[in-house]
Amino acid sequence: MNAIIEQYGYKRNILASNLALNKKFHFAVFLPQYENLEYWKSQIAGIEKAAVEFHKFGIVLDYFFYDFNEVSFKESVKKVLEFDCDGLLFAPIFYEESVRFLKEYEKKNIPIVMIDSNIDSNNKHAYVGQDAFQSGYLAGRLSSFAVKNERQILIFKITREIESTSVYLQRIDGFYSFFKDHDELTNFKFSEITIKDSGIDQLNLEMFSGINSVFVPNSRAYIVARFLEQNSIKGVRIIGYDLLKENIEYLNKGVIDFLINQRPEEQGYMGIAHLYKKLVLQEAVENTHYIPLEIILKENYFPAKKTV
Amino acid sequence: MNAIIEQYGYKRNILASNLALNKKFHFAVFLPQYENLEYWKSQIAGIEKAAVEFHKFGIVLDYFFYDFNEVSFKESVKKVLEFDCDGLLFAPIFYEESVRFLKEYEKKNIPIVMIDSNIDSNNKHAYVGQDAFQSGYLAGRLSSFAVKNERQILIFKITREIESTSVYLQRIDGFYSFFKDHDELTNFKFSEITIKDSGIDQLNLEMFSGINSVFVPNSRAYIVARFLEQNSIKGVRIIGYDLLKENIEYLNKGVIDFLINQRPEEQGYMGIAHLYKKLVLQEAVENTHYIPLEIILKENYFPAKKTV
DNA sequence: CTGTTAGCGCATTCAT
DNA sequence: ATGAATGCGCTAACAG
Repeated sequence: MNAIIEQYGYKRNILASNLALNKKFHFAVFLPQYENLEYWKSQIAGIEKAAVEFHKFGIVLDYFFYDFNEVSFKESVKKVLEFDCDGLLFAPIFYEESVRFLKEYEKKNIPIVMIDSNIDSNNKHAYVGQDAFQSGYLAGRLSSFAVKNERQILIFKITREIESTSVYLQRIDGFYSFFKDHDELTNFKFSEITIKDSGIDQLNLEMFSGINSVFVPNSRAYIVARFLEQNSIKGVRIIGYDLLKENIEYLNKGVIDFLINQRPEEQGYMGIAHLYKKLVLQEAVENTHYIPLEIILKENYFPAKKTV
Repeated sequence: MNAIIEQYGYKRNILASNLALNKKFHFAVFLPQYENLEYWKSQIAGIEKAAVEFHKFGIVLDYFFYDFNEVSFKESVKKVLEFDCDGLLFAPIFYEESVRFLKEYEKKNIPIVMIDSNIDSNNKHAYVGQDAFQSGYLAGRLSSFAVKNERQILIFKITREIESTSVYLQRIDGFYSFFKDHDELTNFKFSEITIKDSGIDQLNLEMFSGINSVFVPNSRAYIVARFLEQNSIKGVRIIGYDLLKENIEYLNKGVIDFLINQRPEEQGYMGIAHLYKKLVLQEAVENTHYIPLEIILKENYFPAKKTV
């Protein structure tokens, strides 16, 4: 009987339904500790914005933060697995551990959304984030806006002590691919330098001799910019990622030319919004939400920009 | 008594409230006729997306379209003024007529949201759209990515028969301002050409002799691109607006270099979302929502991009 | 003007 | 299994 009613174009009133249900929807938010990490702070900001907006519809968030080491991650994994909830938002920083965690969590049969980087090869879970390869490809194009036709390009990798899911490698892949696809740009030469987060003092002038462009495939562009500024080296084009305060500082000074924005706030917001739509509204939701590759110059950066 | 309860941190349950109210919220949508106008079609797409999403919360839209002439506009004005509703979404194309209409409509004391262009000098109403001046300023910067250091820049205005609110003039203002603010860019020379929509056959080779860059301050960049392609003129940088199919075609061919996207879908969506938040949720809402200046290159254009 | 009550549409519980 | 009753939190109509 009920089935027949539902067939005939019946739409459940979601307000009445949730009122009658009178239940809270608990989402576990499983992220790296955000203190001192501007990027993750923005993610949280977006998540909190969603939390406030959806509170009235019964959404409650429970946070699980892990420090940037595997021990801390494993400890948090335990807690998350034990915690009873309706949905999970998850940022998989440590690849192998995250794969293992996902495998375990899947048994619970609870919707999972991944943000920032996607480790789910068979696309079982939802993903909100950027296409890392394509963003590198775009960076290649941006590097090709040359003042001279001859260009020496330096790819400068400043990596974290503890290695994590390597989005930046996909970016570099994409970067080279751009130049492979454009064989008319024959005059471009490439070199690479890798240093650790802790070894910033290793920067020296020799590294930049003859260099026209620097591509920093993560958020550390400001480190290169600061060094070049301190040594009064001008005319080097810098391309980086993420609107960290320090990056913006050098963008405004004209030292950094391009930043590709990942919209961390929007990522966080969309992650929660996905779970909300799926669980509360019970709507069909797109499984993958790619964040656009937003090119930020000095001229289109606005601090008070509203997301969503 | 009730007042005291409300004081003490009481939050009304908006679901129960709206269930009890059992009322529809009617929004009047007052726009130019969108047939054959891709930009306005996108606006409608965003509006419709919002309509579907908010339908369950009692939102109903009533459309009022006007053709691109003042007679049709005036006729629609009458209908809109007579129509009884809770909120208004309005695209003010004809400046003077729109000002008059607004003045009249204000008597109704119904929330108004303007999209696309803002004619409300004293900021009484909400606005969703771009900062036209700043977008021109950005276009200036994009023009400055020169292959050579000497540049002859052509500002190519292809205007509509009937003049409307002239967003493109503000863009040109911003464009020149960029070069005024950067006196190190002394080698840039400027010229302007204006033709009417109907006089496209007036394009000729002479117009482009010695030109390195063309700035088209509205969505007609494809007209210039098509002409240059047909005449095998290469190496001219073209900067324009809006992701029309024809613009995208030449972007992908590498004839157009940059397009500034106004995100018409997002504009439409946010316009309705504004009214929804204000009237249904009774939340405080920001009065002005600037759409980011999105720079689109071949490498970061994705057809299936999802907004909001 | 304050206090009470019916009912908005649905899910859950209890009774059939 | 199916049907009827209760209540989710609120608003509007009504009664005192």
